[in-house]
Amino acid sequence: MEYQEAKDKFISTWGSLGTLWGINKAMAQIQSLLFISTKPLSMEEIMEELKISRGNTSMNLRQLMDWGIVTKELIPGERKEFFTTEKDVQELARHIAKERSRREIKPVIKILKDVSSIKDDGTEKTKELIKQTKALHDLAETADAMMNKIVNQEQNWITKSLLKLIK
Amino acid sequence: MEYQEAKDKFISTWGSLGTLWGINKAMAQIQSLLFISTKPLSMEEIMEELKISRGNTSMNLRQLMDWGIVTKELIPGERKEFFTTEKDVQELARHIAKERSRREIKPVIKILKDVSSIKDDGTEKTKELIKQTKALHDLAETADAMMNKIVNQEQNWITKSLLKLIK
DNA sequence: TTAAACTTTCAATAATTATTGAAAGTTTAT
DNA sequence: ATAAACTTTCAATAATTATTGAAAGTTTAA
Repeated sequence: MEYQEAKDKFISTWGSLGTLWGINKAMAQIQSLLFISTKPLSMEEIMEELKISRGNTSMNLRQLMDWGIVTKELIPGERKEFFTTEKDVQELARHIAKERSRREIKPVIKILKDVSSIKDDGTEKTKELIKQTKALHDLAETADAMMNKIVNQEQNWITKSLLKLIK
Repeated sequence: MEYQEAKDKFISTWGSLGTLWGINKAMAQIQSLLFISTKPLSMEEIMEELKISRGNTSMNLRQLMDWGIVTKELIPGERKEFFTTEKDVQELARHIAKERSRREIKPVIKILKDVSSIKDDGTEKTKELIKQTKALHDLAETADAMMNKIVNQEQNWITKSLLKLIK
């Protein structure tokens, strides 16, 4: 496999993985293009490489910046803006995990808590609703906490310890 | 909050969380309905409760069965089929994690491996592609392994140990 | 058998989500 | 100030994905 083929494969795979996880294709592709680029890219270059429109590029770059994984780079002497993504996978994972937790997991945990806190009227169905949503709440909270802790830790010693422990 | 309100809130929250993670609404809602039901439900009952068509119900029940989290229940003396979902959250999480790993993560890991194994032609861009996809590969593999181990373990001692370790 | 009770399939349609492109907006150099 | 270089916005449109409903298929009881 040659460079170009490998590059295309990586970008399109990452793009379709994105859609599978609720992230749109263009956004995932822009990020992956930046991820393997050796230098910051301009909007023109991104549009050109991925064959997407200016508007699409602009909107998705904005979203990536909102997620904290892409930043504007100002290149001296250049009028236009250039973009880079976080290059350290560990840091990248941290950002994504943190944001998804904040935007998606935490609000759901809140609702599970509310639902599981309704007053028990003694009926079987109410008891079941309370029991099951409470179980889900506890699971979600534990999983969220674990994920955040793991991802926030300095890599290596922790991962190694964990892997040793659970093997 | 009364029972009915709490129930509706739970089902619709779970449904929209689903869409956010690439699982369709009806599928997530059927599962959550079964999850808090005190007894197996027939197709009629599911259609009625969620106001969705017979075809939709049938197709999504099938998918849930493919995922291994819903099973047919045969009730003696009843002609029609009844359905239940795995009621134990731990077990539910195990199934989902396992299936997502198998269907989505593993194939991507494979591609990352292929891409990161192209021959190094000495150019900077090839070196970068190899380096970055290798890092992603390693991260994905570690995360996948950890998730599977964690989720496969008997609960409690492991979770407690982990939480203690990473706190 | 056969017909009633039930489930599945799938083409048509609806709903949702992504993308475009051009107009409006902003910044910078002169 | 102004115009060129660039970015953002957003209504229109395209692409994708979910849903319906009725016909075809299957199972069971008599």
